[in-house]
Amino acid sequence: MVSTINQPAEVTPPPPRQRILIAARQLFYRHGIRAVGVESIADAAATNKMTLYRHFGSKDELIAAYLNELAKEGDEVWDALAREHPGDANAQLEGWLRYVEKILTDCGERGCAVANAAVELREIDHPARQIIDDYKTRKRDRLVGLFRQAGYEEPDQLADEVFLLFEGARISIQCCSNGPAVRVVRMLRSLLAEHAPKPR
Amino acid sequence: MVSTINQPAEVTPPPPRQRILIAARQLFYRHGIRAVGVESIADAAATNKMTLYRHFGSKDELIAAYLNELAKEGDEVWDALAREHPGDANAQLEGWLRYVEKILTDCGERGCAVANAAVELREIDHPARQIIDDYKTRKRDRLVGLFRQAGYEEPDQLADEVFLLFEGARISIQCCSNGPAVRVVRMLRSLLAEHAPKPR
DNA sequence: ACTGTATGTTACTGACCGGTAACGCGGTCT
DNA sequence: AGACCGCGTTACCGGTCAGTAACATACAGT
Repeated sequence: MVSTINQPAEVTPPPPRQRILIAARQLFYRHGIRAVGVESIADAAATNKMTLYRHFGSKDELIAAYLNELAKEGDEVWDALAREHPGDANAQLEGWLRYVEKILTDCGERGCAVANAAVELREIDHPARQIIDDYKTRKRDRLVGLFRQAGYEEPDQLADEVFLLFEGARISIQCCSNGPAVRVVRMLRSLLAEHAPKPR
Repeated sequence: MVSTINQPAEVTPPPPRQRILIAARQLFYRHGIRAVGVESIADAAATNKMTLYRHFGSKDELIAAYLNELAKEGDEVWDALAREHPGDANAQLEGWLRYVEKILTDCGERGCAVANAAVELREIDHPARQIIDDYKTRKRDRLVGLFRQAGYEEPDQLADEVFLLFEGARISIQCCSNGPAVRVVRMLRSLLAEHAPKPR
């Protein structure tokens, strides 16, 4: 009873390296980085440990690659918004708010994978730490840029506030059920409304 | 060269159970729960694994006890403030702000141990999860109560905002160096000033 | 002195984990 | 045809970890 309808029947699967990254991503996010062994990642990727180690020299390297991919896709969200609404900072901000809303209402939310990695990887010399730091800094700077571009006054301060509210929402959704996280989008909207540049 | 000055020379050490909790607390906080083995905790407590297992049936039970103690001490902060300034919600809020300031400027900050535990312990049936959830919910409710008592309008909304900002600061201090976390106290103060009840 | 209780000590088990060695297979390029 | 390369398979190593058994010690109350 092999279905030949609706799909090309013999889709060539993505190469092992990509399958491994996909599997690592799901498992790391769901169960935590330290809780997942390399073998289970290889299994989930329909390959084996040797192939995994040929592509990634160690588990730490795999973790770094995992975080690099998360960062790349996170940046891509902003880039896409900039492409969709070129020069329109307000529209980009509105798009970001809708993105935040979608992320936080998707059930099974386990917070920000990057922040969670920062909690799990405490060694100060871990290759992941730089990636994490850069990513979060970039994200905050994006907010500053958009607020400035949109004409908000004190864009730095506003960006800090928005950044921390969002980070707080994503961590607290893992701590308290029915917590304030579900209300953060409303809070963000009213915060922006309060600080909106006067149209004059 | 044994110092006999300045201390009673033969201070009876606290009982093993207490020493274990102290050691677990330091190690769990510094290195993460999953990164610390029970044996190293026993060593740090100047005792051994057997004694540890006589007091705590499993590592998970020890984790639960660890979190219970964190929660107890966290609550104690609020209770102490209520005792110092009975009936004066504004003074209690000011005291809490100073406490927040102290926590965030203490070097070597690794964020909120309770929130970090929530990130590390993803199993939904882990005994720690209920403790975490209750603690964070209690904390948010305390804020609501103080804001209401102090006469702020919309105390729920304000408490949500303050709560998320603080949680965001404590997680982001682990993610980005020189991030917005260091400025959160100023943000909180101006937020309270904005929403302060009109003195009329 | 006797007994119970809390603690220390050593040694062990079974499981798991990160990482590696060696070999085999099937393509592809020349 | 032959060489190479990416991938799969199996088996293994050394280490660590949670948890336990058995025995020794020290001190309490009686």
